[in-house]
Amino acid sequence: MRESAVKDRILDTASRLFYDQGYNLTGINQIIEEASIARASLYNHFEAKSDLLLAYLDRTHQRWFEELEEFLRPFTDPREKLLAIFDFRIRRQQKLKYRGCHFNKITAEACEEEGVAQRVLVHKERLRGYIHQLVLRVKHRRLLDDDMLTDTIFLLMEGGLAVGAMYRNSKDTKSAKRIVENLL
Amino acid sequence: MRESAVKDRILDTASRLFYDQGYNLTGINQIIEEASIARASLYNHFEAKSDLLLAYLDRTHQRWFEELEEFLRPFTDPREKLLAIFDFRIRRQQKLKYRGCHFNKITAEACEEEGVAQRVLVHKERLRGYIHQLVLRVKHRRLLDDDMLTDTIFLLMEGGLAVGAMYRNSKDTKSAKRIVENLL
DNA sequence: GTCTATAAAATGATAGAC
DNA sequence: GTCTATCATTTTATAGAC
Repeated sequence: MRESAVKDRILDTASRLFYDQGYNLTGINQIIEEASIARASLYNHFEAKSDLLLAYLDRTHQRWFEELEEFLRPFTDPREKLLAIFDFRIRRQQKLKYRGCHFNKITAEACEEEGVAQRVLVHKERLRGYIHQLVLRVKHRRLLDDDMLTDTIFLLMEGGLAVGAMYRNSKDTKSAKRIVENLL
Repeated sequence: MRESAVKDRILDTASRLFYDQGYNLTGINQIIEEASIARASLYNHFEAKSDLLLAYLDRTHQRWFEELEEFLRPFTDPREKLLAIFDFRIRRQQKLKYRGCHFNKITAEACEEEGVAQRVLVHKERLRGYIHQLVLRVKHRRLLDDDMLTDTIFLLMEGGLAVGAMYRNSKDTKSAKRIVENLL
């Protein structure tokens, strides 16, 4: 029972353009042209451009954690898992040509859009919570307590990603990983 | 010898709008209206909208370090200075309504624009260098070497700012400061 | 240097045929 | 559900009067 190949093509194309060249720089015209669908077909599947944005964020959020958990599956030790999150993000940085975190980008571009800020929050809090669970299980040097160590890992990661988008490289995410290795 | 009150008004208004609502969402029309100047006056002082963007970045960069150095002047101890940079940025977060780092925002919005990426790089490398000089002078616990400690402080700061824009608060920048206090 | 008027293109969205 | 044709706005930028 195929939902609609057209709808998929619209969301795929829009997602790619929203991330690569920005939400506000991407026009409806470009989406329908590159997706090879008719103007009204877009509006049949999505009420407005802003609904496309929310669908893009929802799908990105879902896939992000699916891919993370897939990537971490081979590891059992919490220390290894924590460090592997950095590898996951470094690999993603390369794959995405160092354009940075989807949720950081959209916050900078369209945080006033209805529903955006809440979705960004949910995404980042889930990552922080994920790190927190691993920190609780890891035997670390206790240079910092569990809560502070959680924030340290989370913030080094987010900082590395943001700076990586400015420098267009993974240098700082790699540096962040080495720092965490020393603190654990 | 007043350069031009009009030119100042244009750049003031454009800068405010570029940061508050975004570069791509700010039209020439809105700038000329809010600055109360004529359309052609803008193009008399700036060749194009993109030149306004570069002027905005240059002025923001210059003022940023002037204000930082002014803020740090009362402190002499390198440890105090390092921690005060966090206070400087926390105060700025509040003043700017948690909209995040100017240079992170513009990277997300318009990093392809001629001259933007280079200006962002210069700004961030200068901050990193500033932190590095202080780290070299501070007597710290040597949990990390000087280079890693520099990156730690820099990345915790950048992470705190980026996350602060998503959460619309200073919680993580304050957390970053406490972490650095523990690591120094 | 500042102004008004206007151009040419792109924007998001809708109507109505098939 | 998909299509083409079209709408009203808004976009960046220029011409030419004063």
